[in-house]
Amino acid sequence: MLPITVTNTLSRRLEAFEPVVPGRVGIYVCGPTVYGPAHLGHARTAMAYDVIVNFLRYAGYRVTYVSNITDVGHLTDDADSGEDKVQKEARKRKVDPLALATRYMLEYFEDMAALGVARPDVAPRATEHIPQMLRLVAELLERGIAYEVDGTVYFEVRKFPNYGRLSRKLLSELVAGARVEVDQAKRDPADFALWFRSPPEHILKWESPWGFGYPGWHIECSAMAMQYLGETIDIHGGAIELSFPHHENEIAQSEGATGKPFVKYWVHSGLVQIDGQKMAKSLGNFITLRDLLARWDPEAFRLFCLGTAYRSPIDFTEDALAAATGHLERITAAVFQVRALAAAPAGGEAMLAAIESSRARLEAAMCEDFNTAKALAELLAFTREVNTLLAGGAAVGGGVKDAILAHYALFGRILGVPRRALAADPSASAEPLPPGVLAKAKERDAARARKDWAASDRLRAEIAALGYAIKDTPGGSVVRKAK
RNA sequence: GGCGGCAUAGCCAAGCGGUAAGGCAAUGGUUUGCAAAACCAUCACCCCCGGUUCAAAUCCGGGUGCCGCCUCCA
Repeated sequence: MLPITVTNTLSRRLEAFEPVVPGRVGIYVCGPTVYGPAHLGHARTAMAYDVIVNFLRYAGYRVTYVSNITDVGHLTDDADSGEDKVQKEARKRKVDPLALATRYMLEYFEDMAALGVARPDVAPRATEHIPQMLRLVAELLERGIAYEVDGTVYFEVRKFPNYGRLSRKLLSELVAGARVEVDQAKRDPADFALWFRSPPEHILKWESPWGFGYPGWHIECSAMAMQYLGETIDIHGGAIELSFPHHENEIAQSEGATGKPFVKYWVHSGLVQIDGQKMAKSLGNFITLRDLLARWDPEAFRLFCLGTAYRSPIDFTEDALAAATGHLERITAAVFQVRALAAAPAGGEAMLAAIESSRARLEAAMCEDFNTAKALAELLAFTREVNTLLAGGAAVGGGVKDAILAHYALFGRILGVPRRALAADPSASAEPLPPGVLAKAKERDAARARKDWAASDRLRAEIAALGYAIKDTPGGSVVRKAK
């Protein structure tokens, strides 16, 4: 297989992928803050890294995939005041903050499962790693690059020469553009809190050497990433909006404490837009995954995501989802037809070579910075070849049939599509038809058998009026819900 | 104001120095009782200006436009 390349945000270039320890990959991806339902953005990000991890595993790497659950709400307003989001939501609903976080965490996992996204190997919760965070803060204090003021501990940005390297920001310019009020306790306006002193009314708080408090937003990822993946991790992912300040601060804290490079490859995924507009909780225009799944097939949504490079913004529109649904139907139909094929002793052996070259193209596409759009094109091209074979009507050997299905399964294993078409029993997967529709369909079959085209067309119109579409295939008529 | 990214056919979109993947839509055809599905064919010189190069959508500089970040957010 070709070498894998990846766009590293640190260099903004395509780089050859070589993990720190040959054959092994540690990847950490920033997960959700669980104070509300999961939305399209969470899905896009999770899917992007799901596919990346799938492919790295296919390529033979032993991958440890860690993605956190943030159950400390941090702050809602500016850098140093405001209210914990989890606590705020919990108070509104009159429930315990951690219970609320647990509920949304489980819901998040359910939604991801529905989308076919595998659970990370480790999904650590911030509140279960407070001791690790405290150790990291203490280390930074010892090294003199953090300071404590009245129970709050700040990272001293000027003591970290590389600060701003990831997001290419200059310290001098950060201050000028700042839109938040500067906390007078800070030595430099760009300093950020590692640990907050807790006000009395704060529910989520822990004992620390500096009194009761709670962690700053960024420290959890540093602590948990290093706990599970070591001081230098291969890939750190997350949505691009997190590059500053979150990831910048993660680098500062981690490298400040260890003196070693924190991350080899920074990988950022693009944001989801709705009809060309930014989707954000603060704008209230976000679509939850429950909303999405009520209207669209999860595999269709996956195909929609695969059509755009993971690092580009993706625009969620009706048209795009409809097109993806069409792709899914085309692929599913081909898979079902192959599965229904009566295997002959021999035939169609030319497909074996076609499958080999298709696999090579799939691998090549994924090696190019996980180019799923190219991989998707290959999935569709392969489906075209399969359809051509099917349309020819020639005999297909059992070995060829199995090889085709195995190749589809490979796409499923890496891209996540197709999966359901391969797993489900084709006959059982059809939705049950209302008796009236079924009766008319049978009546129509009879009419067609005696070449009574007038009756046949009349019955088709009646079936259409009931909301179902009927089409005739060599194997008989097929009825299904109209779009 | 600062930083970063993007600008490819009617629409979505790949492309990472050698003369434009794929999909949707459209048009013509094969097949079909008709329709659907499927298959075949047709359909772009890449925002503008300048530069580097034998060669640029791809690199550099300058414009214009859009998006994101600089504040919690995947």
